[in-house]
Amino acid sequence: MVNIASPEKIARRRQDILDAAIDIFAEKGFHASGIADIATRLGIGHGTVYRYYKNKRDIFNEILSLLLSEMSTVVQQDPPNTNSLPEYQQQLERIADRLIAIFRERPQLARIAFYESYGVDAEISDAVNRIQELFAEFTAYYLQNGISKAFLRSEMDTAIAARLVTAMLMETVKHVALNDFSDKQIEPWRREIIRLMIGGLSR
Amino acid sequence: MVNIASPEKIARRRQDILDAAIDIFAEKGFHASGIADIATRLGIGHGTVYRYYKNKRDIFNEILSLLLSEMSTVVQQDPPNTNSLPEYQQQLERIADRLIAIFRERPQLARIAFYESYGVDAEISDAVNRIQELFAEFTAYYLQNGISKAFLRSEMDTAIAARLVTAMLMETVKHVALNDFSDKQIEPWRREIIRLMIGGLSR
Amino acid sequence: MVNIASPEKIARRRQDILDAAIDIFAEKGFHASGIADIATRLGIGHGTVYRYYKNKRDIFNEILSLLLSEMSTVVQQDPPNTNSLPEYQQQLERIADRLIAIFRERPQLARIAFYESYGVDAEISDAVNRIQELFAEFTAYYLQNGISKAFLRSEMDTAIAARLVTAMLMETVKHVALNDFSDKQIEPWRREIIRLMIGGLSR
Amino acid sequence: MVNIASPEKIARRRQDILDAAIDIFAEKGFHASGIADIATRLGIGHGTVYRYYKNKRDIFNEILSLLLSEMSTVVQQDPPNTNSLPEYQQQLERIADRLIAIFRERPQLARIAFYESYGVDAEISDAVNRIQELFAEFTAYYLQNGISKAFLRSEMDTAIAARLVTAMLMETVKHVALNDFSDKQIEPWRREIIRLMIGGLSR
DNA sequence: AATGAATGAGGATTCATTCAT
DNA sequence: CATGAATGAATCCTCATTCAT
Repeated sequence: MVNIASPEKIARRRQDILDAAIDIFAEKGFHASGIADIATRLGIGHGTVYRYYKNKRDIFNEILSLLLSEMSTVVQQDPPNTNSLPEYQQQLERIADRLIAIFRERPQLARIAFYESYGVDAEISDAVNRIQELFAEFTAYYLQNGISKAFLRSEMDTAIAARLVTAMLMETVKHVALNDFSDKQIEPWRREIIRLMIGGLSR
Repeated sequence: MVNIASPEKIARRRQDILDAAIDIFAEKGFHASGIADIATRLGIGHGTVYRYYKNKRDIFNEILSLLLSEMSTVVQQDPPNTNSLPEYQQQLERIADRLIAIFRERPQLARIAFYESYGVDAEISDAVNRIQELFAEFTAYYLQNGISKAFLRSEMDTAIAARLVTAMLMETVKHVALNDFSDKQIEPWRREIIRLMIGGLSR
Repeated sequence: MVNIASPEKIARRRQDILDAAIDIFAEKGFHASGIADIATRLGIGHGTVYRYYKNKRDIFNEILSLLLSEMSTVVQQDPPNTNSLPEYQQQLERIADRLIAIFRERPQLARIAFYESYGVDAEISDAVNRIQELFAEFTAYYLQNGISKAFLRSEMDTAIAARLVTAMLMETVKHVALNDFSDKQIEPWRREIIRLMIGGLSR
Repeated sequence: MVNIASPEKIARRRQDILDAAIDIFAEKGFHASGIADIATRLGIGHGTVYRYYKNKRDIFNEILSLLLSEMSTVVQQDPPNTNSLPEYQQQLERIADRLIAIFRERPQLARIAFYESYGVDAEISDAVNRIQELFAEFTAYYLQNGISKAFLRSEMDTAIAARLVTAMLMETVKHVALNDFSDKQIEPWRREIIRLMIGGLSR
């Protein structure tokens, strides 16, 4: 009559711990957050945390995986096959909106992604960069598609342009999520980033 | 009746310590860097460091001040009074070049600014943000000037556009500095950011 | 679902640490004693000490509390209601004996009370003084009782006399405890302090 | 043309340092006082202190020597040769007054003697005890004289009684000096200690 | 499985002392 | 002689991790 926890139960516990950890890490940062803080928030013993995660780093890595997967979904849902500038513009808006949605739902993820991940560890910084690079990579595909469909500038260095565009997108997400913007407050950012991406600053 | 170290000597020591600290912090991050690491790199006793800086945070703050002042200089040297798009474009290039120059000279500063500063402390994150905001603020003035001189889009939200532009600029600086790019490697970034800013992605 | 150490066990550990700390502090004084010394004496890790006491000061404070409570008991058990000089004399002997008993049982407490507490901290010096003052206060009550019952001098300044008497008592306790006196060695002190208190030095 | 400081000048410097040290030690205690505090108070370099005293302990030892010598003088000036109880009483008053005078002139010495000396070091505690013992020793002579002249109790254990009397005297000095008593405030203490010593507490 | 008791590596900081100038 | 720059021993305390119950 040994009692083995069902896989579902284990998964639920892991999730609870992850959720608590996201809150705690977002509040205090990786270094200042203790395993005990996470356990206390859940009302469990801190030793228990180690039954579900190898160590503190492991929890953080899982958070980053979550981030990576959520952000991947955003781009992967929207293949680079638009046929005109207006279509591409709509696609851009969709992607921005979905990305914003992720972080608005859990602003703590924004704090972690944009602040608390850095300075932990070279490996973790790399992981965060990889997320951005994934985004940039996809963006490059969109740009290449636009060029091949002739609605984007042909002499563009898509790799570089993709990074720049991604940087703007991330800046937008960061602002909107960290300042807990309402839809109305988001609107001008949404409009401005699209305009800038499409037509630049000039008249 | 001797022995009061000359102000120059004191300043030099402080500078040496700061330089070593920049290297160490860039390599290992704030938390993983010990005062002893800094002292050892200089071949001095770690107690000596405390004669020049109150504590570890104090050293880090000084690095941030340095960063802030260097970056301030970049924008403050170039007042927002260009009269045409080509002129503004040249100004943009100048600013980008000067900014890049700062970080190419000391790529460690880039690591500190873009990675290691975050996650230390709320106060320090704020300081870094303030640097970016300073930049965005100035950028907004450039944009307003361009609008008033009628060579930039009039319906632009300059505050937002400024932040987006700053984000691109920082992304560029980050890449160029952290990957230790040669002039030749920098060129396409330089070209692309200007194009994107001026005319966007579209044809 | 186990592992919450029973309150008894916790209390025992606290007590063990306190006992070891009393030994160590008595031997080397507060400043020269390290938490590591205490832990080592118990054969436990020094981190463990911090599970039971907030810090070194906290341990010391607890020792002082112990001292205060033990010494309080001595006087509080013996209300100031004797009716004649012989009765009072007997009471004095009882009190002296009980006080001596405390410190003979743990001569280290004498070292702490009479030596090692001073010079730690203004707060701690005050705490030690308060113990003596408590004693003097009670002594004043005894004296007032003696005056009202007309077996002690009526023109006495009881507050001052109480302090002087307390000083003699403490001197006795100090000697007896610190020199680890046998009953036989104590006897002349016992006799002399009583005589002096009752009839002074003169014939 | 070597310049050797005159012995007088050296002595004066030593004295200045000693005076400053007395102030500082009395204020903050031995451990909390830094050599730098002493030097700063004198407006000299802290390295200079080491030209006059071997180390911090050495300065403290000198303070204790000073104390010892001042207190020795008090008793040594007044030989144990009184012939009657009233004469002895007057002698007691003289001694108490002289002792009080020392500490009223420099209340810092009282703080050092009664508080800050303990807990520094076993050796220093011993030195302080030796001062008290010197006093007790002399007191024993007074008592023996009184017994031989038949104005004091013959069955007295003079060594013990001397210690008890000394304890009262020190308690008085401590109170009077540390509370910066005026002559008028001292009077009742003076009166009470004499009464207690002569005739005890009883009617 | 869950727990929390125990552990000790790790690091910042202070300050007495030395000694080159 | 005077100085203060340099030094590093010394010690407190935190907290991630392990593991007996």
